[in-house]
Formats: sequence, structure tokens, C-alpha cells
Amino acid sequence: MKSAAKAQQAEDSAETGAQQIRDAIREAIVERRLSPGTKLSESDVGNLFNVSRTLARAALQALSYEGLVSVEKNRGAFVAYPSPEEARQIFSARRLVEPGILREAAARITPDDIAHLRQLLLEEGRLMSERGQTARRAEIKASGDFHLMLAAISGNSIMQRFMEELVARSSLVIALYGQSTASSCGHSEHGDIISAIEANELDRACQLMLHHIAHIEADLDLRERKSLGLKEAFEL
Amino acid sequence: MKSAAKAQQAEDSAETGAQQIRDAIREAIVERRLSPGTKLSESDVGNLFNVSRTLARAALQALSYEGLVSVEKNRGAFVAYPSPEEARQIFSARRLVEPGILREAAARITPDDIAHLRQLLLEEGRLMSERGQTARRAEIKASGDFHLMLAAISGNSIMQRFMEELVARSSLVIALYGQSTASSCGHSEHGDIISAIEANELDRACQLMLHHIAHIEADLDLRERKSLGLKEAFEL
DNA sequence: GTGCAGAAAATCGTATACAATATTGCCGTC
DNA sequence: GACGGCAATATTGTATACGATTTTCTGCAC
Repeated sequence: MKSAAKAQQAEDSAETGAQQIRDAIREAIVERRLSPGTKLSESDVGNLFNVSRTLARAALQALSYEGLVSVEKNRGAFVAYPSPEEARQIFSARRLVEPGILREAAARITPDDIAHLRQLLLEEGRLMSERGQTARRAEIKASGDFHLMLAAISGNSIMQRFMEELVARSSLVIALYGQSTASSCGHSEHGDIISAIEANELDRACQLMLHHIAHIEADLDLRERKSLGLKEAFEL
Repeated sequence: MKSAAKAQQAEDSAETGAQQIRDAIREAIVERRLSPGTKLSESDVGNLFNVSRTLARAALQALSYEGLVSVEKNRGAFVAYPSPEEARQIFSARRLVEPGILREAAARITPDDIAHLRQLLLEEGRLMSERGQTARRAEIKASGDFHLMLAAISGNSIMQRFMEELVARSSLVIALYGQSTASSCGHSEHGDIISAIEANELDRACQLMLHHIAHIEADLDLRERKSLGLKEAFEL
């Protein structure tokens, strides 16, 4: 049943070029090749992907629904620049839903799933030790994939989509407010969570998840940096 | 701060005509003037609102992101026809997030908010006793508004938007699979939840909320109705 | 009369064109 | 030389146009 749904989605997802553009831009944002605030002009995007403004616009609109891009009337689209308040809400939402997702995932998890999770962890660890931009980008993605995999295991595609949005937006927040140059996600904590699930200690797993999210948030410096900073930048 | 955010949103929401069309169609779907499966041709929508296909298409795309409309490649857009599995996921998601939302809302609720909630309840009750299509439609909307108001009080605009999606999709599910002709939401249960919040009995309020959602779900007949039913329709 | 093939119609996917709005640079005036 | 207004430019908002795909209808063969 799930595979059938996925197959159908896969066959439909190839439907339009806008989808591909949207995915490409989203990936660029999540991997931080595009910085918050960057202008995404419709013409530029169109030229870049060799399509008309129509498709570029559709892609940008789609990204705005996910909160990754903000479009301002008659001004254009920009990579989202989440405010501190927005950042707090994103993590508040994650604290709210992730324990629940974890519980549902634990109820349906198979040994196969656990193997996949551990493999993901391994990959993540490998990337962490590597140097270089590409490795760093892959690591960022992998660390989010852990949370997404849990959502996928939960079997609820609605929550899965929601988590995808939250993880992507979290990446933006970390890019903006993250302090430590270290990994965005405490790597070992992922492993601890898996272990707790495996040991069927659900409450502990949820606690670990909450702590994990708290750790990520603790690494942020959520001070209101008003965009008026252009003045301050010269008042130094 | 919140009001500022809302004001900005309000001033931006008037930005484009597609937004208005999207809202109009969504309202029609939620109030069940548009039945699941109804075809929404881009041309028809455009003509109906006296805009070009471009805007009609944008509106339909937007609705598809919310799960209220499903667009099939080269075939067109239709009012979503949620499968039983989808319906289960929608309510599963609501069970997952609504207690959390309620807790956050309770932490920030003001006497003013409670007054608003009670007023909403009163309105709901009044509509329930009335006869007529328009009253019924207003009642459907009001019963959803209770849940949305809680999300609004929680102060997390991300969760609020998510709840808007879930409530709207729930309306579709109830239209499709609901059995009782009665209200979509047990009216009295809303009042009980408010009372529990007011009495600061948070755990009880959450329990009531879960029961409430369960009641709605219990009124559904989530049997797989294959679209092959056109045969059965004549084999009766 | 039934079934299939081909054409006609309708609808969607994408590109281009035009209108409206915001931004930028320029020039005249004070 | 600084400020304010106007024109030029760039960018978005919307409409129209054209090609591609699907659906439907028609007509011919069996």
C-alpha cells in the first residue's frame, strides 16, 4: 500500500519542470549554498534553468508555501530570512511533533528500518570526519535525514511532509543564528535515540529527542538582529 | 510583536489575485459547496473569477500544496478525494499535534481569549439549532474555528497554519465518510475543553481533546470504496 | 451492432508579450 | 552642494498564444 502510493507519487512527481526547479533550489538552500536574504529574481532563475519565467515563478511560489522563500509583492523573491521569533516557533513546533512522531515510528519500526537508520548514522559520522565543502554540505543533509527517516517510518505521510518543511527551515535558522562551527546536530545523540528505541524504552527515547532538539537550539544566538544593522555596520 | 506580524501578513495577503481565488475556493471546499472529486478546470475557474488561466492555475497549485485539491498531470485539478488511509493519517496527525497545541495555548491564554472562545461556542450553538443550508455551512466552519482559535492562541503561527490545513482536510474527510447527519463536531465537547482549560486541569483538557477527536473519527465509515462502485450502484 | 482507428475537441504545459509597480539615476532648482 | 521631483530602467503581475497530451466523438470495417 505504501509502496503503491510512493510509486504513484514518483510517477506524478516527474510531471512538471517546475517541480525539478523547486527541488534544486530547495536543496541549494538546505545545503546553504544559497544564503538567507539572497534575491531570487524570476528572470535569473528562469535563465539559470533554461525555462521561462512562468516556471521559475511557479517554483518560487511553491518554495514560499514551504517557508523557504519569501515573496514580497512587486519586489521579488528572496531566500527566507527567518526572524528570531520565527526560529523559536520552528523549534517549538519540532519539540511539539517529534516526540509523537518518534512514538509512532517506534510502534511500526522493523529491524530493516533500524539497519537503515544505523547506516545513515555511519554515513553521517564518516562525513563529519571529512574535510571540505561538499562533505560539510552532505553532512548537513545527512543530519536532517535522520529526523526525516523517523517521520518516514512513522508511516504518516502528512507528518512526514511537515517534518520535511521543519527540517529545511531549521537548516536556514542554523545558517543564520548557529554559533558553533560544529555539526548542526549532535551526532552521538542520534545514536542514543536509536538505541533507546531498540531497547523499547520509549519514554527515554522521547526525552532524548527533546534534549537533542534543545541542544540544537542552545547553539543558536537568537538575538534580534534588526535589518537596520546597515547603519550599525558603519557606526562601528 | 504578534500584531505586527499579523499586520504585515495582512498587508501582504492582499498582494495578488491568486490569493483571493485560492481563499474563495478553499472556503467553498471547506463549507462543502464543492464535493470531493469535482473537476476544477483551469479555464472554468478563470472564467468564474474573471481572470486568466495563469491566476487560476496558481490558485489551484496553491490548493494542491494544502492537500485540498489534487492535480493530475495533463488531466487537471479536482477537489481532493481523500482515501481512507489518508483520512486516518489526517486524524492521526491531529491526535499527535492538538494536545500539544492545547498545552501551549493554555500557557498563554488570556481571559479575553476565553471570552472569544465562549463567544465562538455560543455562535456555534445558535447555528446548530437553525435550519437551512447556509446555517449548516456556517456551523461546519464554526466548529472548525474552535480548533483553529486554540492554535492561534498558542502563538505559534507555523502550527496554526498546519492546523488550518488539517481542519480543512478533515472537513473533506467528513464530507466523504461521515455517517451521522449531526454536527461534525460534538458541540458540548468544545465547552468541556474550555472549562478544563479554565480550571487549569491541563491533563484532563488534553484527554478531552483526544476523546473529542476520537468521537469525530468514530463517526466515519472508513471502508475502502473503490471507484469501481459504479457497477455496484446498478447491481442493487 | 460491436469494436477499433483516426480525427476533432478539449485541456493542460510552457513560452512570450504587455501592463503595472518599484527602483535607480539624472537633472534642475534652491 | 544638497534636496526634491521626474524620467529611465528593471522587475514583477497578468494575459494571451502556441504546442503537447488526453479525451471524446465519429465513421468504417467486420
